[in-house]
Amino acid sequence: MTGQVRTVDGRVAGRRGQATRQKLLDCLREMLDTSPYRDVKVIDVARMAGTSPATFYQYFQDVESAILEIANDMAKDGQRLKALTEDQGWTGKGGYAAAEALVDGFLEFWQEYEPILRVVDLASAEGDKRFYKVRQSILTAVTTGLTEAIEEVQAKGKTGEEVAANAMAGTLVAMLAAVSGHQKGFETWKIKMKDVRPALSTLVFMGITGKKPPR
Amino acid sequence: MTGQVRTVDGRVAGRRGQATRQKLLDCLREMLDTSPYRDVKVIDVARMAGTSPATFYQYFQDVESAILEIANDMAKDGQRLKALTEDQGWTGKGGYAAAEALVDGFLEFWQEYEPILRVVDLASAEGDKRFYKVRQSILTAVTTGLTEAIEEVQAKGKTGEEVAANAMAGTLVAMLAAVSGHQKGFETWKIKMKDVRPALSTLVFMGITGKKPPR
DNA sequence: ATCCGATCTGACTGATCGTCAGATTTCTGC
DNA sequence: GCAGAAATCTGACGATCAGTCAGATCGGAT
Repeated sequence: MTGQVRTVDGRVAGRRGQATRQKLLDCLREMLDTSPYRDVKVIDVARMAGTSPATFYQYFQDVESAILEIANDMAKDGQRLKALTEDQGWTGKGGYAAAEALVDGFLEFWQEYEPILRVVDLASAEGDKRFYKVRQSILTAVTTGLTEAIEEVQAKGKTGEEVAANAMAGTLVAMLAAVSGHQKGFETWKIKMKDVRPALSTLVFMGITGKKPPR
Repeated sequence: MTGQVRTVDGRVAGRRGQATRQKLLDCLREMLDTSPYRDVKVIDVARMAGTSPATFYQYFQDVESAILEIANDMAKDGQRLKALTEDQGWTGKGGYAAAEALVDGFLEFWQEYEPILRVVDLASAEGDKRFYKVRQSILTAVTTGLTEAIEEVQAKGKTGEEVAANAMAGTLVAMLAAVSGHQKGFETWKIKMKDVRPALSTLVFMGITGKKPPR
């Protein structure tokens, strides 16, 4: 399904072509690490890769298509976050540990892919369906996992009327994504990430179980 | 202090100039409502305002400076969110009602200024200090208000070791901002905003008080 | 009606986008 | 190893937009 690498006009790329294409992707990624998204020019990426803009357009429709490619790889890697919601007890001390693991997973993942996620966030916020889909593929997995966890806890507790499980799960995931994406912002504030981690873990635990975490 | 409106080269703008300037700002804002930020061209804004690009540059350094102007107005309006954190009981039913009011305040504010906030988010995420400052001026007020509320609750409860108040407040504010900014995203999911509101309120309440909200 | 400062704009330079035809490199069969 | 074919690359081009500047136009004061 992933199939062959193709040029814009549909030809299957050979050995040399694939190498060039990959080099362009690498340079684009490096560029995104250092410059604001809107300042990334095809001409600069091409220059950095030691080739010409025309070559770039041979392999990518436009800059966004290229970023999308990088984002898709990221999304594939992101599926591991889903595992952090599954087969967990979610009650008692073990539950809190699971919450911490989920929080750490998010923080690390966002730190690793920060520049890409920034573009994905923006583009999907502005209505680009391709990027929206990437974002969803990462977050949906976690959200559904958490939804199931919450439903399970609610079924056992049967406290009567509860918050909708999927809304709570979606909210927690949005929170995790937001805080993870603003780690630098927190530090620029007088807030230490060392303190934010337990705050997040506590909220995740309370959101799922409705109880204060054990200490 | 707000002083007179000035042109880029320092002249004080007269009646006609101010009108033109305002028209440009209005058109820019309308443009941001409908097009992605990166697609907004000075030439289009000028055309929509029935003037020429050169005129635009008479009043604004660049597009971002103009957006910053709009963003500053928004930030001024945003100070009302701070009031929602002050002089609240934050315990019992009254506390939950206060949490609901805060949540609603955020949701409405973000809905009203969605396109501007989107740009502010992006620009500050990419390191533009001017926009970062605007973002902070809105969020800091709420965060400090919440921090005080949490410290107050913690002082009364004196349960020993607690989560750092400012970290918890910052996290809650980030959560509110994130969810408010993704209202459309939630709806595109199968999650109803009607369900998200209580989820948010519950998390805010629990984050502040450490207890499950009363029903 | 005339003048003067405030305001606007046509025209220009320079940068980038995105395309295409043709040059260059690599591969293939012999 | 070589001719021919296929793959790949690129110079050059037309189009668009940013940003600047000198000069045209406007509108109120006298």
